Amino acid sequence: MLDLRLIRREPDAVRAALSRRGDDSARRLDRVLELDARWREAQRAAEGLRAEQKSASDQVARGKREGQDVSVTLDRLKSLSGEVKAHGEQARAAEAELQELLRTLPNVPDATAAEAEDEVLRVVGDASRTGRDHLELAGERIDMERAARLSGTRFSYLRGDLVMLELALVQWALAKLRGKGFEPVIPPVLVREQALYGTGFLPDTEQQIYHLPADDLYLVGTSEVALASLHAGEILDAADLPLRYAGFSPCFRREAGAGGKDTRGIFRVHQFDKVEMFSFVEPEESAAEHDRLLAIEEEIFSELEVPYRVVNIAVDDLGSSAAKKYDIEAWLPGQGRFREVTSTSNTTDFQARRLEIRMRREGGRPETLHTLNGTAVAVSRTLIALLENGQREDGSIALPAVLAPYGAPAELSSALRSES
RNA sequence: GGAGGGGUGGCAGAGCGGUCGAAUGCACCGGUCUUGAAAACCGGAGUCCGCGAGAGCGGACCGCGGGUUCGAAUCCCGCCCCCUCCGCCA
Repeated sequence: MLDLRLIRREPDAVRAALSRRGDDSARRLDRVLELDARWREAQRAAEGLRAEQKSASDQVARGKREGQDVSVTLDRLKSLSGEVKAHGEQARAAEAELQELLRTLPNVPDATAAEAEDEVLRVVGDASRTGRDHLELAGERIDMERAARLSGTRFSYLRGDLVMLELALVQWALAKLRGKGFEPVIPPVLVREQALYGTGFLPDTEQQIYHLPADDLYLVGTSEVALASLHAGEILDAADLPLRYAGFSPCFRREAGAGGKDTRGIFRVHQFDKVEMFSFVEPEESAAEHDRLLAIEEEIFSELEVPYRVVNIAVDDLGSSAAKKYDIEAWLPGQGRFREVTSTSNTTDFQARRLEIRMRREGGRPETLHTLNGTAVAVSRTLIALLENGQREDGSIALPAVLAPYGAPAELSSALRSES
């Protein structure tokens, strides 16, 4: 949610920034300004009447105590009561309409968010190899056919060594993050609607989200939702910031708009596990924190020996909550191209305002803080990158040495049928 | 799933139609006293919105949302959360 005061103070700047997104949010902003003026006027009228009602009401109370006749004041109060209600109702209606519209406005993009096209910032590693794709390499260790029988398309059974590899990846990532000050968290994955509004997934990505109508709960697409809500409604001590969390959870996505995209293998599935970073920081720190999250993501893929590139995402591709977003795209030899494996967003005060997460500096008043999120390891896509980049001619797969201490196999055997 | 009891300021806890933004205690901040500290005493302190250059003024907030009433922390309804007992259960 945008800061109403900022909108009032600098409407033109906000409008110009929003119009970069290329949607109709700049027009909705103007409607917000209109509604705001109407609301303030109604509010002022209602409060004036309410003040009158209160003082008259005090007179009645005092008069009764002293045994005076209060019928005249009481008559006036009876008519006042109706007026107060009517004006109060007007003010409430205006405010409700204002808030509803305000909630649909996306975050103001950062000035350095890429303009019309995604901007490739750098390529790290040798991104030229091609080879077999992960399904071929994994063989029955990724079992899509039986999973489809069980649950439909875009589900998988992960089996055998790949399970040990996943667990090693997760442990390794959590240990690394813990060393960098992130507290590991396993959050609920079923949440109320409010948490999705608070993080800006609603209204915006409704067709991506699983809903359980019997209990009116939603399956989260990322633990970001639960991590952001961890401090909802709280006023944190600025001295305790930054607060950093590493969430580990399954993630659920309907992929309803994905059409026939990425139907092979586990690149785009309805359920996958992910280690997610989430930071609560002071506003001046969020740009630096964003760089820090990106650096951790790069460190992870460097240590996993996966070639990748870093992309500054264009304004019109930012989600509603992000002011700026970087993706890391890993080189996938099986597809012969770069594909998204992580994403880190600076959501500035957008989520914090919706979730009412504030901080207090020494002796100061509460201020809205900033929140950021970033993928550490999205397991299924990271597995693809490891398999395809680690493959040898014979179909066996070398695995990065960093994972061995966490229980990963040294290598994966070939799933290819012997030619002899 | 069934039965009952609760949600009040940082915490504990009164209030149960008007004088209540709310007693009292603890914690907190400032002052007096003291060489310093403790104790004692005095004083202060919440969040949000509107108006105002500002001092300030007005309004809202006793889990959340409605309702009754001239007037609601107090009465009624719905929802959320917590606790106890029974049932079920990894």
